[in-house]
Amino acid sequence: MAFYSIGEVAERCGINPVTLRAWQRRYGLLKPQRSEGGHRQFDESDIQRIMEIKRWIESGVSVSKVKALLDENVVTDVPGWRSIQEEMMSMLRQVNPARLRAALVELGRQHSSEQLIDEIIMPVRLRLARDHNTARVILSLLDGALIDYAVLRIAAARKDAVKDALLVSWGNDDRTRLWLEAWRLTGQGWRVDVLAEPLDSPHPEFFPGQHLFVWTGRALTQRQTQQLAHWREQGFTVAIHGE
DNA sequence: ATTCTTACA
DNA sequence: TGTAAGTA
Repeated sequence: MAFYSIGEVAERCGINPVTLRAWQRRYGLLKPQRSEGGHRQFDESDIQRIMEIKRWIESGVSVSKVKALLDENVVTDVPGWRSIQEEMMSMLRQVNPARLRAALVELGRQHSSEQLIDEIIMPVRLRLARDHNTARVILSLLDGALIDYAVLRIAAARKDAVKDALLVSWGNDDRTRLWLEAWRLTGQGWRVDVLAEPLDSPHPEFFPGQHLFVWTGRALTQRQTQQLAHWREQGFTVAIHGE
């Protein structure tokens, strides 16, 4: 298990180390492990929790109330991914866009972008995509709500993100997934903009001095690997997102 | 160089 | 929520 110092966590979450210590001391919101020397060691679940706290604060809840909200959600969190996926399926069958949007907001409160995308959204989308009948309509409804939600979160993250990035799809036609991946990047502190259409070539020379993320959604082809090496030789910063 | 606690604004 | 001091 990897550990992070308070400084690393602070930077990644956009929260002052002093504030993190205060949350622990005054509100009992955090309980990271300690090293022999007494230094805090945060793991992924701690970071996840911090993000969750942040979401509550951003939605107007005072810090002193957050702990109760978090403890309450732990109980409903037990059922596991499968049943949450089922919940989403039955939500979708109601074909109610407004309720669907609300459901996404609620899920977003309780889960990180990683969990929501990888464990809930993508499995559900995959199931719907396999079906060739009415499920395709429902998938389309879901995708609309997902893009709407992703954009909301991307915009919200813009204010405290510190670094700019541009995300472009490299030959993958899944537009919805592209927006979800953009949202995922905001979790790492990026202020991200999206090229909405997939490109056959990302053309890094169009974006000099910008941090370019390319997303393929699958392993790079040999051709792509060569192309990438070529760009890097020329001094372009091209990062592969999701590898 | 960074983090720790405690006291304090 | 943040600063300052003195440590480890």
